[in-house]
Amino acid sequence: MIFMIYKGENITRTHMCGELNAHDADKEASLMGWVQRRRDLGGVIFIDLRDRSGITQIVFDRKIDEEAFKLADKLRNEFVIAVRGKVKKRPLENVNQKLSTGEIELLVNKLIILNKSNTPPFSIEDDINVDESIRLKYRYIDLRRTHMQKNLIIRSKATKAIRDFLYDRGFLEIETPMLTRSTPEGARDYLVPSRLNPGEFYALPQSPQLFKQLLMVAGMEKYFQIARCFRDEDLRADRQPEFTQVDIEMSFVDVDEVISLNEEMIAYLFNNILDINVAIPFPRITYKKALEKYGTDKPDLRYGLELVNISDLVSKSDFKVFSSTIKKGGLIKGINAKGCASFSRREIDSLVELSKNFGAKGLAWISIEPDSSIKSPIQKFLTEEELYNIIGRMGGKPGDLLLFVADTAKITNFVLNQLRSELANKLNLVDDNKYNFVWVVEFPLLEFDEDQNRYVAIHHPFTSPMEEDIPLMDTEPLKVRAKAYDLVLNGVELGGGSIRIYYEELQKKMFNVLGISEEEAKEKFGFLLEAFKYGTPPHGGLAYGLDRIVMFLTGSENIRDVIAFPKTQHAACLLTKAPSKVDPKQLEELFIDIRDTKK
RNA sequence: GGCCCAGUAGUUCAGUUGGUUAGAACGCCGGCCUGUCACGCCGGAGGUCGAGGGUUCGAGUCCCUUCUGGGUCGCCA
Repeated sequence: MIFMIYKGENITRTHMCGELNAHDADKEASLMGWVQRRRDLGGVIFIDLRDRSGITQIVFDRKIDEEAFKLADKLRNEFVIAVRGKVKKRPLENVNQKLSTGEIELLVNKLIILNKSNTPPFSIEDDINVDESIRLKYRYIDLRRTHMQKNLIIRSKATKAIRDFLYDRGFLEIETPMLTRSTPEGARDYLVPSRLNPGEFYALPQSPQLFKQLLMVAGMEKYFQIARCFRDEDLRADRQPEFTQVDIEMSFVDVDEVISLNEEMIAYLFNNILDINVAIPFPRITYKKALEKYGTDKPDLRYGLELVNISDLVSKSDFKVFSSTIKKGGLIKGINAKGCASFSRREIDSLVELSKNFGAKGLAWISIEPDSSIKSPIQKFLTEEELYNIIGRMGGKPGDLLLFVADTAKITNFVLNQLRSELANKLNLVDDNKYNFVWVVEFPLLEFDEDQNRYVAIHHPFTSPMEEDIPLMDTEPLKVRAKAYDLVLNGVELGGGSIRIYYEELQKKMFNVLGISEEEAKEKFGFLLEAFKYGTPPHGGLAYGLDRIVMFLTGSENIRDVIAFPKTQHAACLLTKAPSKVDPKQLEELFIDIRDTKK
């Protein structure tokens, strides 16, 4: 096959393949792109030519141009070509309604094959059903699909909208190092050995946290960055080892200023991309309330099914499962599954099974039949009064199914949260067109880690406690609330942040509570404590998971669909085959020996 | 690290109680065809059944181990 050298040929692209329409009829036009499909009728050859913008049908006819027609016989899927010809309005009966360019076609009088192509391993169509590992191996082909192109276009538009908004509000986009130091606390770091400093390592940033605080010390006042972050933890449908944060930090602000700026930004973004009006301000719920009503700090507010605490009603019950749970300091809470008394035994059993899978010992249920009679395996353990009170508290009406978990607060909340979301799906209560934002505020500052036998920061060690709770740090650390806030959308955490500690004494106190010794604090964070001595403004900010935001904007179920070159669950890139072994010489330069990798 | 799902032609799948030469559709290759747009018609090629081991006269099918991809719990300040 003869391939033309493009240079020296005289086709210049005049239009994109999605552009031409009836108004361009009889014009001379030149297109470039990929062969989407070929329909060879013998005397005439139709090609669907595709570029990023769309598809145009081009026609090769012996009577129009013999040479182009002969060459067109060689065309196959995904060949890259340049064509020139005349735009022809199609007769009415030949109009293709499915194409934006369906009213016209291009009668080709000049064809240049710019490149041939192997037959692709799967076809470039939107509704494909191909194993994802094949898509990832040939990601450059997968990304030719309109669906994937649309996702990346939306991602690009979203970052532009965010930049536009923040530039407009006086923010500076500042880059921070990718090679930085490993810090204790938080996720596992990705480490990078240093050739010039044998035996020492950089860490890739988990987030630009410390640098953005130092930029506040530096007087930058308003900073943002679209920052790549790295965490060496296990992957999920919405988690990748490298991901992108929209990182924001401001000086001289408190919680309300950060929240209101971000509400405006999110409203601007969703309006800009999805053309929907997002009502601001967003509702706020305290962490405590969120756990009470939903059992989670990221509640989905699109539906009800709220959790109800009945602990006080059954603390003295003869039903030991309930009363002993209370004695041990646990919780008994329930959900009223409205209208679900009609569930079959099998359906109820599957809810019980689900609860057990998530750690509950069981799931108690009370079914209020349409005739107001009660069906329940625990009825015989409860007094009439207890039953009456429980049903009353739960708002139980004929036809309702009441579900209860009795366990530690942690398990009770966790299981009922899972149950709530399962029920919502089962009952079709989840509306994909709703965007229910909520700020979760007043997170606890600390939690106790049983494994390490010490307090750890829930957010991070630089989060400021609420002023009125500072005295509690010495007496009841678990009761200290933080100036921390998360933005939650439909049960997904989009981002979170806090007002930071900005003076040395408080930061030292925080390290102290965390059991980080003065020497260790000095060794790991000495530079920050030092910086705090030089006039640090009060400051705070927030960071979003950009990938998750884009998942919402594109309606993606999977984070890999909004990342051009994502990694598999084993953190591998099937395209480049990273990670890989390296040349022993490289290891030698880095003073690294590989031990036996079999455990 | 635990639990669950999947792996058969380039792709998506079927494959009976373990039994002849492992099938289909799409794609691919060749031929015919001047109005197709999922073009049509005729013909053809294409398989280490993820890998290794075991049971058996005989394994795509049963058992064990392992690899890969996915979901999830732990983990992710």
